[in-house]
Amino acid sequence: MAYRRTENVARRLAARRAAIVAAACETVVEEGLAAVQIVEVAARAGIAAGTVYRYFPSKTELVAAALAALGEREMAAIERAARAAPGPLSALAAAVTIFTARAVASPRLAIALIADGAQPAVVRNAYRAALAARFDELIRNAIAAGRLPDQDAAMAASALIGALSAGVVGPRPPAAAPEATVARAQVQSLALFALRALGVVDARARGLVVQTVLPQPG
Amino acid sequence: MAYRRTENVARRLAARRAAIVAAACETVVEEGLAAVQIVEVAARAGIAAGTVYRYFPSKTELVAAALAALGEREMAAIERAARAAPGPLSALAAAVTIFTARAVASPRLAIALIADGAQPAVVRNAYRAALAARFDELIRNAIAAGRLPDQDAAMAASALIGALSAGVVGPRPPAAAPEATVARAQVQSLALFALRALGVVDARARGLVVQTVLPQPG
DNA sequence: CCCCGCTGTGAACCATGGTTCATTTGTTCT
DNA sequence: AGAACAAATGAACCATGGTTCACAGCGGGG
Repeated sequence: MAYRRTENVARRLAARRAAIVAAACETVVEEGLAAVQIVEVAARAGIAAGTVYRYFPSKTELVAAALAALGEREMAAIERAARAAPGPLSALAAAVTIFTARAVASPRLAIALIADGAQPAVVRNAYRAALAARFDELIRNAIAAGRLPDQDAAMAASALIGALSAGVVGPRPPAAAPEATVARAQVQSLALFALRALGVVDARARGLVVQTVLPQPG
Repeated sequence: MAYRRTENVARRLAARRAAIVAAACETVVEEGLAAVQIVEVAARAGIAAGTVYRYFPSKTELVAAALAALGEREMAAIERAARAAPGPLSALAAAVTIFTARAVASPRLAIALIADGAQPAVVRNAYRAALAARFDELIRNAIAAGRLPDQDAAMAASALIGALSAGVVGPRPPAAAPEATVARAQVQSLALFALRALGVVDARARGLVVQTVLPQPG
C-alpha cells in the first residue's frame, strides 16, 4: 500500500505542475509573453509565489514549458487538419488555413510563439523550426505529387510563415461587418495570397481554402 | 552679436541631441532594442547618464526618436531604389529587393523596426504602417499599369512585409559558400518568392531582381 | 496517535535599470 | 574679471519583479 499512496502524491504534484503551466499559458494567450509574472501566474493557479519554485527552477524554465505546451497544441491542430485532407495540395491548404485562422483568433499567442523578442529566444525557435519543418514537408509532398511547381521548399516554408503571421499585426480594415466575418475574410485573403505565392493558380486555391472548415482554437 | 552666440549654443545642443540619438541607433543596430540602456547609450555618446534627461524626458522618448530616425533611413533607401527604377513593376521589384537586402544585412535592426515586442509598440507601428503604405502604393501602381493581376493591395503589402521579414529570422542554410554570397542568394530567393506571390511569372521576376544593384546599408 | 518530512507560504532579499537632484563645471554678458 | 545662469555630472534613489528561506501545516508511516 505504501506504493499506492506515494503514487497518489505524485499524481497530485503532477496535477499542480500542470496547473501552473496552464496558468502561464492562459496569461500568454490573454496578455502576451511580456506580461507573464510569477506572482500573477501563481495567483491564477491558486498558490503562493514561492510554490512555483518547487516545480520550476526559474521563470525562464516555466515560460519554456508553457511555450512548449502551446506550441504542441498548435502543431497538433495543424497536423489534424493536414491529415484530414484528401490529398497533398489540400493538406497544405488546410494547414495554411488553420494556422492563419488560429493566429487571427489569438494574435497574442501567435506573436508569443513566432515573433516576440522577449525571453532568451531558444524555445520560440523550437516552435518556429517545427512549424517550418512541417510546412516544408507539406510543400515537398505537393511538389512531388506534381501539384506545385518546383521550388526551394525550406525557404518557401519560412517565408510562408512570415507572410501569414503578418496578418495578425497588419492593419485591420475598419470593420463595418461583424468581427467574425471580418476575421474569416482576412484568413481567406491571407491563405489565398500564400497559396498563390507557392504557385497555385488563384481559382484552384480559392476552392481549396473555402472547403476548409474554420475551427475554434483550443 | 547676442543672437550669434545664442545660435551657436543652440547648434551645440542640437548636435548633442543628435549624438545621443545616433548612439541609441548604433546600439539598436548592433545589439537590438532590448539592449538599449541609458548608461550605455550615454557612455557611447561620451556624456553622463543624467545628461540624457536634459534632452529626453524618458527612455521611451529616446527610443522613439531613435526608431523614427532608423525608420526614415530605411524608407529613404527604399524610396531611392523605387524612384530609380524605369517602370512601376521594376520599382516594386527594386523596393522589395532593397528592403530584403537591408534586412538581411542588419537583422537586429529589421527585427527592432518590425517585429520586436519590446517597448510600448506605438513607434514601431509607425514604421510598419509607412512601409505598408508605400508597398501598397507600389503594388497599386503596378496593377494600374497592367503589370500585376488585380488583388487586395493593402493585404498583399502587409503579407509581403511579413514574408520578407521572415527571411532574417529563418533558418540559415549551413553555408559552405562565403557569407556575402549566401546573403545575396537568400535575398534573391526571398524577392522572387515575394514577386511570385504578387502574381509575377517567375522568369520575368528573376530578370527584375537580378538587375537590381544590392547596396551597402547606411 | 504522534512524529517526520515533504509541501506550501509569503514576506524579505537582491539585481537591474530608469530617474532624480544637489553639486560642479563651463559659458555668456557686462 | 566676475556675476549669473545654463548645462553636465554621477551617485543616490526608487520601482519592478525574480528568487530565497525560515517557518507553518498537513499527510503518511510506525
